Amino acid sequence: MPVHRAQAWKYKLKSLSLKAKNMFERVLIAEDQQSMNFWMLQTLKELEITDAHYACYCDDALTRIKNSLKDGAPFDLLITDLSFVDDGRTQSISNGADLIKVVRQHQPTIKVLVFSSEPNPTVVNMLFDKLAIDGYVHKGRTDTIDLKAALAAIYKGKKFIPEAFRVSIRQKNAFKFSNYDVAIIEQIAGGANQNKIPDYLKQQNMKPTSLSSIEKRLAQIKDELGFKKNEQLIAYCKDLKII
Amino acid sequence: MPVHRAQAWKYKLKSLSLKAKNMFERVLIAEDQQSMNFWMLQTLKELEITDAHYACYCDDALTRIKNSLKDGAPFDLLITDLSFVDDGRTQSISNGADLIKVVRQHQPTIKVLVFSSEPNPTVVNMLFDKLAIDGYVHKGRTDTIDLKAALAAIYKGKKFIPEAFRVSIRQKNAFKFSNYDVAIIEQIAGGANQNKIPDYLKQQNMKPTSLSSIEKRLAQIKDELGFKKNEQLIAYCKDLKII
DNA sequence: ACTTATTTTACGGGAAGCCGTAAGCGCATT
DNA sequence: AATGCGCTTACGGCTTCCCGTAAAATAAGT
Repeated sequence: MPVHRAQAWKYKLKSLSLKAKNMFERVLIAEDQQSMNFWMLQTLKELEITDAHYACYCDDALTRIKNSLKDGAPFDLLITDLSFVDDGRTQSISNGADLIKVVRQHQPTIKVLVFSSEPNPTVVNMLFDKLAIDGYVHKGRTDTIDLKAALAAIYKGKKFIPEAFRVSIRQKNAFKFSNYDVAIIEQIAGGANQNKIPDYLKQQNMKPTSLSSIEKRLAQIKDELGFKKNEQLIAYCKDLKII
Repeated sequence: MPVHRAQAWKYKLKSLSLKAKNMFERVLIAEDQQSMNFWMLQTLKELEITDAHYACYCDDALTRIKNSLKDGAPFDLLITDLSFVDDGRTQSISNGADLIKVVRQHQPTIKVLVFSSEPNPTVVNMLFDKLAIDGYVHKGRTDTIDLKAALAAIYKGKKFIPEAFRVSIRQKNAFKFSNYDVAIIEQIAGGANQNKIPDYLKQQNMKPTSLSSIEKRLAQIKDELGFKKNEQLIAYCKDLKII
């Protein structure tokens, strides 16, 4: 494939060039807002990152990551949103968190910056904890500055968390929901009677499956969060986008 | 106030100029994402709208609207987001829908374009119904084109709804929640036992207040939406941002 | 003012959920 | 093999919720 060869060659040339770079070279943006993509490309250009590309779908982003590895011209940085609107095109990856997971499997060393309007510190905290992202920039009133600061920080190997979040992350860290918990809660939110859930869990090869265990787990979750009723829990999980 | 005089004069000059304009002249953007504001200003400039301004807070937006009227140089168009992140600065208006309501009280003729990432057709439908907005552009994979199309359409006095929404608005229009309904559902989502709700409703001067009526109303709502359990209803209401 | 219709309330039986106790099971240690 | 520990399951009573029926109250029509 001559195209790939050419790309790899170009990349090597860059790497070998004597001009000391102090910024990322190849950046991939995964973001479904076209306006945001345009603006982002422009901002990167101002930082002399000319080799930036974007994908409007998670699947496309993954493909580009894979191809870039094949071509020997891997991306240095992935900037991704969290939520992608489903517009009918069936996608195997539907959100930014899943995209990060899969991308990491292919290219563990890639730096990841999340750029999203997710305002919930608990969710963001999870990203740093479980996905080891390198930075988070909240789409907001200072995002133009934050983005530049984040790029600089991450390039130097630092993590980037905006001040506003750093505080409240500690405050709010209430409870970790396991997959098991989420499965149960989703069933309830979907209208299932609790006595139907054991069968469902068996089907999903999750355990424990007994009604008693489910009751107990639910009681524990609610107790830890200070809730008394399932409805409260559902509301909470919806707010935190756990379900 | 010399500044205001000058502005008004400038505005009159423009209006009287022989050059036939086919686009808005004075535009106000209410949007809390700085990046989006920058991009929007640029886009408007491409359309030769140079007299565009933005506000990061709803209250600021309202102030500018008021001032523009005082100065005799009113805005032709308000472009606003729906959700504004609360960053601690206390605001009397906290979201786009409320902003539109208040702005309309001061300047009923102003055109309103909502530019948001709200994906729920029911919510958007409400905006056209209750707030009589002139257009809706969804921040998404085609928003750069949509925005320009919307501006052109609205300028010609047409309404603008993207195709993708036009369809599903009809499909999904399921149920209208009254204040009474919302009050009950909020109580449940907050963890209240149903037998505590009568007292609450009396306190709020809402009726009927009997437990039986509440049970009946809940049953009816769930029946119409095809739900069987409260938890399902809570999940639904959270998704639709009814609570 | 009387009847009719609709809404609201009261009540009661059955279903679902909640919660504590105790029995069952697997697993590691000795 | 026996013991102890933790997790899972089974069961029973108690509460809350669900839903139907009927009485009471309110609104509407003549």
